[in-house]
Amino acid sequence: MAQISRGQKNRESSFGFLIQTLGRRLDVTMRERLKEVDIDVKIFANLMLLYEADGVNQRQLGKKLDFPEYYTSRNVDALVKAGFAERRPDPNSRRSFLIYLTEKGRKKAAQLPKIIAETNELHLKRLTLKERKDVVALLQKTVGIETTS
Amino acid sequence: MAQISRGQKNRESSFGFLIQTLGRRLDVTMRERLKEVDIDVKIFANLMLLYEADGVNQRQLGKKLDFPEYYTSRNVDALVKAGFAERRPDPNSRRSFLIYLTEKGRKKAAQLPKIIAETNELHLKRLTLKERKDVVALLQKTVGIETTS
DNA sequence: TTACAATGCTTGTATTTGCAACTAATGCTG
DNA sequence: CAGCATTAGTTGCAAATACAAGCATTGTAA
Repeated sequence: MAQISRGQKNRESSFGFLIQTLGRRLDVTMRERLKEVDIDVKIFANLMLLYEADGVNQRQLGKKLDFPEYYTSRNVDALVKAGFAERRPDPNSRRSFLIYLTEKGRKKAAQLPKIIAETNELHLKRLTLKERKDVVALLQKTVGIETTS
Repeated sequence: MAQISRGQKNRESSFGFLIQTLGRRLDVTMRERLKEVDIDVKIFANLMLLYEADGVNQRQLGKKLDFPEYYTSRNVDALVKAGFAERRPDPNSRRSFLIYLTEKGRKKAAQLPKIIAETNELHLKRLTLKERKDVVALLQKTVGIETTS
């Protein structure tokens, strides 16, 4: 009842439905774009995260993406197997590793920002520049990210 | 060698990252809420869709949700197995079925709008009422839904 | 009418995923 | 320092998922 439904289907005014629809579309595009540069979509998020800041342990890595631990564990396995990252012993704890990108991984990751930006723009193409800023700001607030500016 | 982080992290202003984050959160909530009324999250979307309009074939059903056909096929299997829907022969074509809700399915589906609305509100709780309308309108435009106002 | 393409749907199989149980290391309390 | 809780990460196995190949029906066009 948030919206006046003038022939409009309920699901089309549901926040959750819209988010899930966009999520699926973005996923399809990212899969295609990542295939071009030979990166598995599964490891993409962690590769990008490590590119922003590596030298963290797996728990910290997983927490940033809301991934369960078993998933991060296997994800790092895949990164290591692909030669993109390596586990180094944590000098402060023998039960954890710190994950670092290899040179190969860093080169791969360097290709990501462009792909990410283009994918975002592709899906935002129906919006004006101002609307794009607005929707991102609103989504940040929804997620709980403080925009300090 | 950790990267220098200047202010806001890149991923936090990425449309795609925000959408995927919200998608995962919404999924977690919906799973919990649907468990309360004994509905598998897998069949939820189709159940709701059939509640809005049943008597459509599987291809039409899947198209509305961007689901691949094999998935719709197994999804309808699950709906039928749960006693929520039935396949009736299409009078116009012997190769397709029309899917209809059963009385049991219709009763189950009647519980969905409340759960959906509450889940949406839960995740939108950081926004003002105006902001909620704005974000939904912007997402509709992003998806390509014409808002006939 | 025959042949070939497209539609609608299903299913075998390989891979991915999720849960829970596990090891190992560390922290905490008395 | 003994005992127990917590942290960090891994793995076996069952279930879910995705791809491709399949079948039957319908459309089209020579």
